[in-house]
Amino acid sequence: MNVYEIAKKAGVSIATISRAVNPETRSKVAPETLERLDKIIRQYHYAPNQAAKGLTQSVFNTIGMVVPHGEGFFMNEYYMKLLSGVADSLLETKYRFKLLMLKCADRKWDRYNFRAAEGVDGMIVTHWRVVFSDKSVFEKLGIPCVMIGDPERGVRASFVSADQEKGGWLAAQHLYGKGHRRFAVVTGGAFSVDSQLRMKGFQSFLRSRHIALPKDRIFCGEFQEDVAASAVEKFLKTKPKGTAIFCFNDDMAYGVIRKMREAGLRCPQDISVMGFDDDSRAAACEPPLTTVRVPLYDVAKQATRHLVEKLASGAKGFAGHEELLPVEVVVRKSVRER
Amino acid sequence: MNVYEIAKKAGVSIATISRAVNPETRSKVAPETLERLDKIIRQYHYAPNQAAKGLTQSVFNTIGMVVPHGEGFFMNEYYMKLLSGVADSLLETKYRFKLLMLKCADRKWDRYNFRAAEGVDGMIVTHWRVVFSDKSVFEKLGIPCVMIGDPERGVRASFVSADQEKGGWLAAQHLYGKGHRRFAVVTGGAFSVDSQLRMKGFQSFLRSRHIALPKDRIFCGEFQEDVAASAVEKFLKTKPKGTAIFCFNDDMAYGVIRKMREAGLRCPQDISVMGFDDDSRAAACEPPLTTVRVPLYDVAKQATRHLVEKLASGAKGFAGHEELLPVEVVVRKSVRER
DNA sequence: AGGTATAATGTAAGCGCTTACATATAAACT
DNA sequence: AGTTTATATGTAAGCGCTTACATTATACCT
Repeated sequence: MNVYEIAKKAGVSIATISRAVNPETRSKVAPETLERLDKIIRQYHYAPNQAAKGLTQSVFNTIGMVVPHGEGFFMNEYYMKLLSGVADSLLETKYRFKLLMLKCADRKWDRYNFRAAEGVDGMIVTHWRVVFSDKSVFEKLGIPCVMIGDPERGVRASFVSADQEKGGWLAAQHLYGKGHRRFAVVTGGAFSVDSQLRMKGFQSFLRSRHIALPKDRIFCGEFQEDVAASAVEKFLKTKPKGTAIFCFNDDMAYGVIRKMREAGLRCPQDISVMGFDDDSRAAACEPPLTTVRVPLYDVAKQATRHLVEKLASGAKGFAGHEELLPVEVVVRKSVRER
Repeated sequence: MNVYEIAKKAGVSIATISRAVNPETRSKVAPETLERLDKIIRQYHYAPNQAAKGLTQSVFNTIGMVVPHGEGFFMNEYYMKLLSGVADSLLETKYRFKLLMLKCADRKWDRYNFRAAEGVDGMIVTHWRVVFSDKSVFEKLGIPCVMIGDPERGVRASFVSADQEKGGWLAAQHLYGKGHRRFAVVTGGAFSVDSQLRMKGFQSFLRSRHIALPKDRIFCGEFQEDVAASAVEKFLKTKPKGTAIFCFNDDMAYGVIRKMREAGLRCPQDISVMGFDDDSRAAACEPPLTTVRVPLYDVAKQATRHLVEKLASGAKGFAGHEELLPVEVVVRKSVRER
């Protein structure tokens, strides 16, 4: 069933059908006609062909979510929350949602015509550096894009993220407030912007209290539980021993706590541990983890909301939009008062 | 950059470009020409417009995943695994992947032209009853569909699922093997096909050992932790008291264990509890949960693989394909030997 | 050489829409 | 009544492809 057939059934021209079917042009057709057409359209279950629509208007009512191309990518809480946020944000809009799993190797993505070739009106981008390389790619792509997370230095992008730096600052403040003065940190990957920001915030608070964080108290945990665990050994050799370890994500905190337990130390009685993220294990594990809550779901939701607004406004040019959602310390039992 | 422009740059006709760009027709153009064209195509980053392609061929290189329209839908492990399986299965194919969140209310979906209106070549369907009502909808939809999970009675559908019934049977066998003779079960929703199958398998084993499962030992937990927890009270009043509770999912098992603990009973010393699903908490909780592992990720992966094959074969007609993946008992510590 | 099969490329129609423009009708002026 | 303006609808072109069919060039026959 296409416009021609429906138009014939209704005894009007295809133009009138088209007008009746599109919210923006409905006002151009007479109310009585509209009523009659609606009935017929419903009766025959007519729905316009999206391909034809895309061809004439270059609108697809679809947004793309760009993720790196890799096995098992969604099998984690991070993506579960992002996906959930994007999906929920789109619920009451006209937009569908397409996953674009892009091979890092194909750096052609930087000059790829996403709109025409993928049929998307806009994009949510989750991993800038893995997929793109041109720092002003978003200005050139000719399609509205919003990044989730902080772009790296020099990248011109609209983004929504959580306030990672503030999170680091708050973690330090919390530990300090509980009487801790000698810290160690377990960081994420060396190139992770998140990791850098968390560190920056943490250090910033310490400096304001004239506390130093010696190099030998900084361990790189690569955001991985096992790698973080292996740092515990070195930590235990430092003198004077620190009283609190701040891990840049919860996974690493679990690893550290486990390793400490194996070494006969209890958390928080012997050493306090703080995490970052507030993942689903945090409340359930032993001891329940004091951590910094990162509102990933809300970040994704907000990024998508913003993208949809951008799309609705029909804004052509690139406009950098930057938004940081607040984070907060969730106090549980892994940090002891001293 | 479209065919005309590229054709002009290359000094050939648009037909030749089209042939060069499509794997199936590449053999129709001379090797030397091909080489030259490939270079030019790459140079100008030409990628065919998907909408135009869709309009002429009705192929979109996209499959849809049908899920009910609702907030927070993906915020759970079940969907995380399904999504992950579908996405991974599509990695090395030409297909993209679109989420179709369909409002249950709009029963028009039964006669909706998904191909034209949504631009998908095939669909993975996750919740039959919530979205469709016509039991032979998949024969009529005119687009290949594969369901994930067991369709309800009478629904003509291709599907891939886990062997729920066998799972119920295995659970009974395991408990029996550990010396248990008096059971209670906490079921899922009354209309859940999964719940029914698990029950069927469980009962089937019991019958083979001439063990009865009295009505007052069957509690409906609606697959919800809290509802299941509230059944514990009633359970404790039954005489002679059962020695093992089989919960039809892990969430309910956690609820039951928690409630028992509140009543001063320990698991497994006082009562054994078995779950179903093997979700991510199962290994980590206290006590680690003995449960039936349901390979959701593999189910999704297999369903998608099958859909892609169907698409590749170009099979027009509806062909019912039924596949059950094996489940297994994961032995941990919530079931005690007696 | 003349005829025929084969290969490479080109021409043009058409997929189902949207929309600028043309037309027709009615209402509101002078 | 004649002219203008507003409203409703129709006509036809064009979006960027694919592909049936036409054309041309080349090779292979007898």
